[in-house]
Amino acid sequence: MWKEATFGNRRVLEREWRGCLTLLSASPYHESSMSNSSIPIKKEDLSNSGPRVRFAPSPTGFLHVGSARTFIFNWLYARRNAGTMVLRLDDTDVERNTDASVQSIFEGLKWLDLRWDEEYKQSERLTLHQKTAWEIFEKGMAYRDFTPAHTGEVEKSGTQGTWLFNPGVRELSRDESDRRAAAGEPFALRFRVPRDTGEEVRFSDAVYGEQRKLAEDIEDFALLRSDGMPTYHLASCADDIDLRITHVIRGQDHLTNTFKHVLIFEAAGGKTPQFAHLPLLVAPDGTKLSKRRHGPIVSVTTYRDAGFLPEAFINFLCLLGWSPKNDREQMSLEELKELFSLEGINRANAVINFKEPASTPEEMFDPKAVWLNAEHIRALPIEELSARLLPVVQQAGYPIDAAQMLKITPLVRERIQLTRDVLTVADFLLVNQLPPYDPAELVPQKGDAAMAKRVLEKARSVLATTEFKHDPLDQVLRAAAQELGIKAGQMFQPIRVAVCGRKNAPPLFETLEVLGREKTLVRIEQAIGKL
RNA sequence: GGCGCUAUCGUCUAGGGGUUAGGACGGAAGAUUCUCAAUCUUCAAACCCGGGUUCGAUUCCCGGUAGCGCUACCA
Repeated sequence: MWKEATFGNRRVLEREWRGCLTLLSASPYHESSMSNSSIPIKKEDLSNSGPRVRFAPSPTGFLHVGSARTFIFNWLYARRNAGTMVLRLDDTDVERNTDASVQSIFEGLKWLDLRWDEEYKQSERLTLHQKTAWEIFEKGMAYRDFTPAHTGEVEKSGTQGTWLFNPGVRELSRDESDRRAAAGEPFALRFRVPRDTGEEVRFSDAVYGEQRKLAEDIEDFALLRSDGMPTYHLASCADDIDLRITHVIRGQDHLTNTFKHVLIFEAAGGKTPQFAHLPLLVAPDGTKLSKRRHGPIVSVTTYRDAGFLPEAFINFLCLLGWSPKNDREQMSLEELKELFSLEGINRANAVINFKEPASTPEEMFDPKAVWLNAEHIRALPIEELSARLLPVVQQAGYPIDAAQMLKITPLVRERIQLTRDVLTVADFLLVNQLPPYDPAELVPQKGDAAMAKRVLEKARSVLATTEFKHDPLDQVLRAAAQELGIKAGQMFQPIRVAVCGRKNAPPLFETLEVLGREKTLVRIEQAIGKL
């Protein structure tokens, strides 16, 4: 049933009898570093009788946060219901699709680390689409439109604005239509939408409920372009039928398109899937997210690079337009998988509350996303968090090993919101030489430079012999404060600044323990020199 | 313009014919350990407008308004 074929430089498998079910071999699913690198090429699993859902991005840019959410909801639905997740690249728009975009989408999905079960590329299934279109034509439910392609935008600038069909062209006789086609005259194939019959197109949406629309309000949309390429509507439906998609979960911007799709499903004799439309993600100004207007904040990789944990990002996206209805906010992937249901999906658009003119990188994100990320960071076991922080620190150029990272991690865990924050919170533990700081910082509350100097000199002498562990350090330094006749805080602050280069830092004893005697004494010495 | 969808604190949301309209983020104030963070407590903050149905509507219905979407040989 399966044979190898070659499309471009990609090795693919195709179904012999139709040549339309094409599976790719190059995707993050396979590249995944997870386990064995030679995962067999995926095939349609006919033994799984659960729901089949698909994520169908069109590769015209990077992976958008809205698309990511759609992917996540589909994935959650499939996993929740023991179904199958299909990834389909809807790349029928040759003009706008780029390979870089395909890579970029894979890059985003790879970070999310949610796997799909089957993968298809629409441009390799053109024969199926065309076959479907011509079947509809043969049934008399589509017609050739020989009108030259027009620039649609101009057309609708007129005040009546309503284009439904070009009068006359629908009524062209089959004979004449065939003759002109045979003569090589270019044409688009259009769906013959029922007119003047009072017919209603209806479907039931899992989120928006019963939907109905007068057929005569639907325009005669194109199925095939004059170059023979299928349009999105046709390709999407033909593929959904062929791939036996049972649930179409997608953005609400397709809600009105669905009436056309129902028409195609019925004309093609396919089973109409269950639809569930998702409320759109919009910018704080209420407009649709766009890269041009809103910048990198709409790209998934921006979140990755800023230090979001994928599970926190997923958690955040899930909360936009969906609710478990039990006041839960922070949820693990497992919990999401258990709690997710289409009933919990909201109907109103959700604002993703980022700062329009991105001030500091940290402030540009939706505060809730940042908070959730911090929650997920704190929920991680130390070893796990340490393992995630290590590459961040290493990529920043610090020659640190896993053992050192594990010691530093407890000090930063409650002080970072994004993983990248480790670089600013633990900076003094990563460098040999502290960056310059203001000596005035060394002066304790209600004290003066002389007191700072006495504190540091005292510290220098006691720390030379004390064991560098939390409890002994605690004891010795408190005793020292008493000897000097000052408060513990007045004792700790100059040391903290001497060692960390700033006033706000992790607790002192733990810090000294991690830093070690040698560096501590050097830094105290340097601080004394500044006074 | 036509068609469709939506409307609860600043934001994400719960709720639903009678509630002090709940939670979370963010904001403010306070408690707390050596600073910071974390944690805890408290406070401010919402049912778009107008009709109708009803003993009673934020909730149900209609209208308005606003926002969004579709209206391409884009997806």
